[in-house]
Amino acid sequence: MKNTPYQPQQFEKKWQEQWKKDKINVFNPDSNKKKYYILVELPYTSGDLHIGHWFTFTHPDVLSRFKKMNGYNVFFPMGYDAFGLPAENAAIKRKIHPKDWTMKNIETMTKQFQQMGTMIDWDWMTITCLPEYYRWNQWIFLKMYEKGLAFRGKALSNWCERDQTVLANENIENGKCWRCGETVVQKEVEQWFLKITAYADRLIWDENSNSVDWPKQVQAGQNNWIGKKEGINIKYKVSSIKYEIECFTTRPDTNFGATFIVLAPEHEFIQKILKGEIKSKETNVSAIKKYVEAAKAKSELDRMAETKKKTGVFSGFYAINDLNDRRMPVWISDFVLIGFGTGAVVGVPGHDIRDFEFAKEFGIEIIRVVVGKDGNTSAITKKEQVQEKEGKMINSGFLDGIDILEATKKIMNYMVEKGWGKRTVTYHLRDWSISRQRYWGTPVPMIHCPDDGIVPVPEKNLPIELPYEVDFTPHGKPPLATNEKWLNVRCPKCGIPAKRDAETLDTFFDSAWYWLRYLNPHHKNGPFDIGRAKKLTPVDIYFGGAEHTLGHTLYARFFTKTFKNWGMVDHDEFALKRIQHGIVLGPDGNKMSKSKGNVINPDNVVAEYGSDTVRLYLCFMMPYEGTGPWSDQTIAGVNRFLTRVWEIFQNFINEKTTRSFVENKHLVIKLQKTIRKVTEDIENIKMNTAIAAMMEFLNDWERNPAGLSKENAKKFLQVLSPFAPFLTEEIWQSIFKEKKSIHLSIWPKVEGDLVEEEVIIPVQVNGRLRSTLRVTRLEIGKDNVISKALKDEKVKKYLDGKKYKVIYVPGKILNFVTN
RNA sequence: GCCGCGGUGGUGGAAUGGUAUACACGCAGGACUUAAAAUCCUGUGAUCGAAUAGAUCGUGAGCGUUCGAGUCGCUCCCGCGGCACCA
Repeated sequence: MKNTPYQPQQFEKKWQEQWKKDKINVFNPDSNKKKYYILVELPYTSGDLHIGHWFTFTHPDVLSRFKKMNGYNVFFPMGYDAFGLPAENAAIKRKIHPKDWTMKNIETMTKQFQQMGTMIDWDWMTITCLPEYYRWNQWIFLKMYEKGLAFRGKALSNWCERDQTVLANENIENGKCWRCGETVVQKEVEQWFLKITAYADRLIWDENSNSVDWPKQVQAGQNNWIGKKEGINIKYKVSSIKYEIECFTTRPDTNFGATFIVLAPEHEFIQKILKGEIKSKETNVSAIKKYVEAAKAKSELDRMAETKKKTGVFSGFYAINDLNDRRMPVWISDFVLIGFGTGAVVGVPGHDIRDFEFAKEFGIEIIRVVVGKDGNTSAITKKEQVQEKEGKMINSGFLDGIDILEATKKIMNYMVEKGWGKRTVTYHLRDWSISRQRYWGTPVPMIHCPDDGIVPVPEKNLPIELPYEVDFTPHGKPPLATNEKWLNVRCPKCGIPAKRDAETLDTFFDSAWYWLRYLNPHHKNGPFDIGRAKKLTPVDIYFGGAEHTLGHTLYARFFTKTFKNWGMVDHDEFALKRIQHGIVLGPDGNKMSKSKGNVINPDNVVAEYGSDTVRLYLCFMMPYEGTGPWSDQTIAGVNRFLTRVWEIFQNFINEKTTRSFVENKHLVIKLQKTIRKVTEDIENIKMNTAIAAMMEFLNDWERNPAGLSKENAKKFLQVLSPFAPFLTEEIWQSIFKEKKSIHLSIWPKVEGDLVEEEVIIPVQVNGRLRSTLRVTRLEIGKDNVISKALKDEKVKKYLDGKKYKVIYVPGKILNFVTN
């Protein structure tokens, strides 16, 4: 009988429909089986599914099928990140309403996703732009406001003067506004913030903790971003007037070498000078005014361009260093940031590269300090000052031979005791600015009343729906303010005419808690079902992109800790494990882009090879974390593998031939090892090596196609099934006449001791491979192996009557060591 | 500058301190074919060698630990990613 060729197109669609009908992927939240929550970052509704989505989702899907076969109650939901700027952009460009554009995209993308044949249960779909979702954004916001976690404040922001709007960093193109081309400046703007800094300490990862498994890259990156620094605020009296300037430093030990003070242009002291509240003979008010204004007008781009060159102006005042009574000139420079520390820096040009540059630029004295080797506080009196010639700065060279931390601590204690300063902790992390002057987002549920100020919208009035009728084309005022009917309300407190807040929430607010909404997307009594959350979260494994290290995942952790405080969840971290994917590049090695013409369209490759091949290829081409080009040749090779699998199973069609099968012991052990390897590799998301193991097994099997029983052949099919769900299902049901889906079958167990009848033992002399021995399992005893090796000419000639020592790792390796 | 991750054949990539280069691609030779495609078989780190005899070298460079190092330690070099006038 002639074999049927492998034609996936003929059955993939059939199984997709059958699985849907049989509800093989339905999740039951009330099941008593152990839960396993697989989460993939919810995709943005960009409009078309590209190969990157396939890559991102295939690995989790393999895991999902695997976990299900291992008896877990697998929750693998899906949703869309549907608010945001691109929708507004596209809408302006194509003259479609953002909502219509987004909803249409969701429809197409969902259809495409379903073609992938994933185990995603679509009944839990959550869409962030729907009122049933964002009303709970508003609820959370109000609750945060009530607890002081959401507040209105001023911050330096990217500002476009022409459009009168704040711009996000990603809306700036070469320092210009993306809408009108105006140069972006920094401006203090009043906006809404979330007090993420209140959680700074709790957000720091404990590197020694094993309770969660997140990439080091993320943990270190976030810790770095939070940037906790312990130091001291040293007070310096300004001579001739009653004022103290406070400077933050982590290295008070360098203070012997301080020769100047620099203030940020926004510093309070400068304001006092400009207002004429303080003055000295040396103060040039107009020069200071000019400098401060120039600094204010500087764009991000200008500041970056000037990274190396220091600018500044002298304030006309001097401050006193209590340590050595030195009179230090007070300068103003924009390299000092008002947002960090105290906005004032003590200049130690002998030991800090920036201070050095500044001092050189303005002819300020540069002193290098040497501290006594004992590192004791007494070192203070033994200080030795040396003039530093021009040269490379060595940041800690002056403390050679002593423990810097110890010295710093001692000097800090000394200064604190003397009352010259106080211990301080600073963070790099800033509060999260969440106001966006855009249309396509969650309306901020606040009302501005002329009498009562800011008044929260009462909970019973939620949701504040986003009005459909607005002018969202750029006009210089928030789009929501163009709908007067929506904008004008009465104050909930006093009833007089008031206005709604016309801003919307950053879309990262939406994605900061969506995995909880998945648990019950239509829940009406709160953002999520607390009981269910306690049962089904934390997420067991979270797949996503590396670009979310400092944004999304940090916000999500912050929300989790907030919910924990509110008693809504039990855990501190929302995801036990995090895996970050790489990128599939175009065949030319460049990032796929329409303009480069190197885009791989999933629909086309699926039409050519079938879903199984595409899935298998995406798992095999590189590790999940990897980034590399698409290869038409490699996918053809993977297709070859599936064809060979198909062919070998055709042997089982005929009962007459299978009766003559004789199970081969080696093949059975090899199969067991393959099952073990695939099992481990899927657990560790190392799909490429799992597939390699199956390929290896097939290579062996093909040498002896009648060497495996039907039962064992089915086991191979089962371990392949998470990767190639269609082909395996087709064989499972049409050749093996199974009635229930292979995806509902039980994952094969590894049985037996897996010791081969015969092993090959490498023999080394002095660590160099000289020969190999074939030994049966009964002969792997040390003495036996040694005597066998000694009969081997290849080994003998290197031993040559010399004395030797023997290292033998049973069944693994034999090493003779001479000399 | 700081932090993180890497550097292995022609390519993508494998290797609990134990035969480096699994698996795949590519390439070469062969079988089948009138021919091609497809498929199958064989070979494929480098150098020397007639050799499928054997030897030497070989995982960015150099030291070290070890019977044995791609793997562990130290000192560098290079690449990628993140952060950055952060005091």
